[in-house]
Amino acid sequence: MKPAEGEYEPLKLESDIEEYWKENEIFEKYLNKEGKKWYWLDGPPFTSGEVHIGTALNKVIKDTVLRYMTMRGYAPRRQPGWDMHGLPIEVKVETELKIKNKKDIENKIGMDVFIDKCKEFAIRNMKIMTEQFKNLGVWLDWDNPYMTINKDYMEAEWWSFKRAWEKGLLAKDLRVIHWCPRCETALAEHEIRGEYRMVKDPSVFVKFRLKDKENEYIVIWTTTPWTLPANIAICVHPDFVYAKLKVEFDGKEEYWIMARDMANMVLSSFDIKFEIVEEFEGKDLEGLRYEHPFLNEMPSQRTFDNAHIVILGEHVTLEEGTGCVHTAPGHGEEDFEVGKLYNLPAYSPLDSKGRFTEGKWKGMFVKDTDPLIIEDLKKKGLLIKFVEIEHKYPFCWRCGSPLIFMATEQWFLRVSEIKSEIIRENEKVEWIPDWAAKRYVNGVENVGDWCVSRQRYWGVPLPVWVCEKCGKKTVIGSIDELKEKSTEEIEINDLHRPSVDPIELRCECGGTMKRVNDVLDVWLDSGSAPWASLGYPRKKELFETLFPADYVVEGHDQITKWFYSQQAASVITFDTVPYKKVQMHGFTLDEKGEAMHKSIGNVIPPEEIVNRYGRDTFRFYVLWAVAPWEDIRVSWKKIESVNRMLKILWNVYKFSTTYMSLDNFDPETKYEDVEKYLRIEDKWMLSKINSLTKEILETWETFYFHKITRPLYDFIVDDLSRWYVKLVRSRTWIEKDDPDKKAAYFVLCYVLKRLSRLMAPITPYISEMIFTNMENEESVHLSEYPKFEEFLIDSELNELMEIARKIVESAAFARQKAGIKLRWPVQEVIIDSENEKMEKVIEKFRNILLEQTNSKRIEVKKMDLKYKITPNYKTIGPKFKQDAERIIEFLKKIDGKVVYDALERGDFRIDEFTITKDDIEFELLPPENYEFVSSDIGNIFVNKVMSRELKKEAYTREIVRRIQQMRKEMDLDIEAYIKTYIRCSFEIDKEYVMKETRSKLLEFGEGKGYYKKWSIDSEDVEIWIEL
RNA sequence: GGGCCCGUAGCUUAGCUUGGUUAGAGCGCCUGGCUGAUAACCAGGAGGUCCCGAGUUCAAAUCUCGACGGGCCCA
Repeated sequence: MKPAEGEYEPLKLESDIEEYWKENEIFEKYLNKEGKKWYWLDGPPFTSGEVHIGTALNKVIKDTVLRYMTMRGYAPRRQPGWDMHGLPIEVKVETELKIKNKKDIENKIGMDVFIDKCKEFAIRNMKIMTEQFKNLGVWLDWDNPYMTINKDYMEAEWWSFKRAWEKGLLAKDLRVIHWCPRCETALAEHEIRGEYRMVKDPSVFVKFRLKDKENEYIVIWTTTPWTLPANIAICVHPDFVYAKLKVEFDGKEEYWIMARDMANMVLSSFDIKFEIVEEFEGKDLEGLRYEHPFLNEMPSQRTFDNAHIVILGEHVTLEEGTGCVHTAPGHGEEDFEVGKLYNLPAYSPLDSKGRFTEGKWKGMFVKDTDPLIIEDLKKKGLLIKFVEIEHKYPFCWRCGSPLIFMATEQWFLRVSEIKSEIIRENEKVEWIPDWAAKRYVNGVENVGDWCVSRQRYWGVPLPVWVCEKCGKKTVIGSIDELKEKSTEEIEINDLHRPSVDPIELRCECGGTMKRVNDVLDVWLDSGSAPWASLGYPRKKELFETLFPADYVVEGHDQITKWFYSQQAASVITFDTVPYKKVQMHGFTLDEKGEAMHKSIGNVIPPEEIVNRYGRDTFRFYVLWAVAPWEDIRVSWKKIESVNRMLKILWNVYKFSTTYMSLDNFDPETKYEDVEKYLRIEDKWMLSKINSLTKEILETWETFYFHKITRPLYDFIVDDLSRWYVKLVRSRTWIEKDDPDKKAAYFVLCYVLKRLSRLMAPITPYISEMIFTNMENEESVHLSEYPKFEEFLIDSELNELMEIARKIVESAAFARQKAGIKLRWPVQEVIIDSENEKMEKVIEKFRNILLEQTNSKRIEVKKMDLKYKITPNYKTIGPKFKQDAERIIEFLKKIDGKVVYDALERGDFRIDEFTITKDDIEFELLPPENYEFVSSDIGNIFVNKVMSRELKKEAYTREIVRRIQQMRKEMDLDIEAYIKTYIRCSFEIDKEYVMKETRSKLLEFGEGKGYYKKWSIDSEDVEIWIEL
């Protein structure tokens, strides 16, 4: 065992340990360690090229769990995963290639070049991120990750997709989705999130003339006038109250229908006078027909049979508008849904660039037609009001164009059909914390069908081929199947576009089948990970032994994302859930609780924390700051306090190893060797560390990491450093081979060894340092997680020590009140306590208490307190008037305790006068010569009398302290001997001073050497120190 | 609009499952003390509407209901 040197320098320590691991191939041994099977599945991070603090937290949790499981005798699967497809990479590559629209990819660059670039980019980012994770001490099998862009992986996804087809769960359907007219693709929900901006848009109120009524109109409102040409219906809420209004408009009298409550709000603000002539419920309006305003401009509108009617819908609100909602099923989600119920056409006369394909505005971009349409409405006399409003509108996060809602044909997994199966299967899953399950089920209940097609390039090609002649569809589930059905001999090295695009299949009808151009949603990539990462179905073995995963852990936003996409894909494919235990973790926010954004400038990169405080601090911090599922507000102060805790651990370690090496202590020393020399505090420490071990072992079962790190923190700082080391310090100074000292060494060694194992999964570096120095094994990460030793746990002892510590605290307070510093010994400390354990505490801890309170005697006994009465003139005066003076006089004379006891029981009577608690304030006074404090364990008294002997001792210690201070200032070796000269006016214990300060000579009078003048108790003291 | 989580000192938080002492820490501030492992530490002080309002109960930070504020997810 070597003595630890220097201060805690995490970066140096960590690089030394890295070096040690490399030299001894510890990481390789760790990966290859045998053990029970345990399947952890990595939620694949997207290869953005940057590990931010949240991703770092995520991997630290995983690494900690895996290290723990390894120490518990498992050989967990440690495969990292990477999510490498998707639009964000396409965008980055587009920027790199300086291309501006989708057509350029095919026309200017060439799809094959584009795809190569995407692949290159994703792999480059993966490598960067791998290094960043390694730098956090994350030990995963980095050389063998699963990648969603690998051929086998993509093939597995095809296979799953085919399962959906076989089960009849795949459908092509018309849906309204967010569409970017510039990128010419559908955007997924999660791509829209957070991409709303405030914009100015027209807000128009329009009246539609009711059919068969000369002078009646229904009033609608919209902020997208360009959707009016595609209007098909008007929707009202069945239960709201609507009204027919008589209005004067443009000098004419006419009748309008709208929600009653909105009439007031809206029309009044437009200064339109009206009068309610009739009221009815929304449901009474169903089926009313109106005349579409643009029948001439949009010829198709004349061809619809089932259109231009009033329908009912629950989604109608009275927050804005008129309560009569303009409905264009081709351009609004709710419109589409409600339109389906009424079998309305999803009329959407736009091309992929957002231009009208027919009618008066043919070829124009829709947003540009807004003013023209408003102008036309005005001409027709149908425009009631046009203003501009500011509202939120979604934009394309890639190119910044406003998005439009558009009905398009997309491919869907019909998840709504298997919802109940998913929810039923989910019963098998253990959610941590358990409320996450509720949230999950709620999410599933509300989920719609899963749109899996994207009109893009960088993704798994949709394996659907359609016959050009008969329209028959087929889904390909493997490369072999594709080869077999292909019209030509083909070689397949890659499944990406464009290589699969030209492959044609022969249809039963004799026609040619061509692939649908789309790619799959990336959520299906990661959703297939539970089996695709194992190489299934191409390779069977791993899957058969491991599936389903034992454990997955991700941020709580994944409840309705990855946790869901896996379950949905797995239930489709295997009719069962893909994992057994699933845990959430929180987000990392800034100090104010706001999400970190580059634009706000509040981002804290994990390297910044690591470079300042080291990996161990970072890891411990994120597992300690909050419960795992709660968001962490990253706080430098908190990080510093974790760093300080590790520094304290280091100092205990340094202190221990310094003295142990000096004395050649054998770290292999057994409990039996020292058993009979163990002091009570040693037994207490052994009891505490074993209690801690027990607690931690139980907590690991729950994966509540904060309930592991917090007790560790408190133990190190409070029990070990502040108390135990303080108690044993004097024993390490004994300068001989003493069994008492050896016992203390044993305990320190035992505790440090134990801590190194307990903490190894969390702080792998400092743990390894301590472990390899004190244990005769190669690495803590190849060792076993400790078990607790029941016979060393003594919970009564733990409890008694708590009381003893409280006595020391209270005595310190009493001293402070008495103005006696701790360096000055006191005659006695007396405890007046009802606590039945007190006698036992004194008996067991007498020496500790004497030493820590610096007193000559300690005992438990009854002490009388004086109750000093202070009459409250403010209440007594008005109450007793002319008698008040007399009562106060009386109260001053009487024994306070009598009054106090009486008031405790009720009121206190003096003749005919009744004194209440309000009338008197008590002050508790100790007996003469004592100071005292009151605490929850009783009253603690300190004797204030300073005898000549005590004074001598006090001055002696004052002198020793000064000499020690001077030694330190001279930067002397701890072992160095000195000559000391003192000039002072008081008596001191010469022998004691010499012994404590390693003075081989002590003379009184003027001397030479390092000189300092001190003031002790207002007396001048001069000290010289010479080597 | 729906589901879930959170709300305790200036800040960060424990306690809430299972109601019961004077709501406990850390950071920061102030006063005093201690120190040859420790740029560490100890004692004290100041600082609390346990977000608000009802209810249950002998008793509510804790359980129930309802508001309010924040977050996440879904519409």
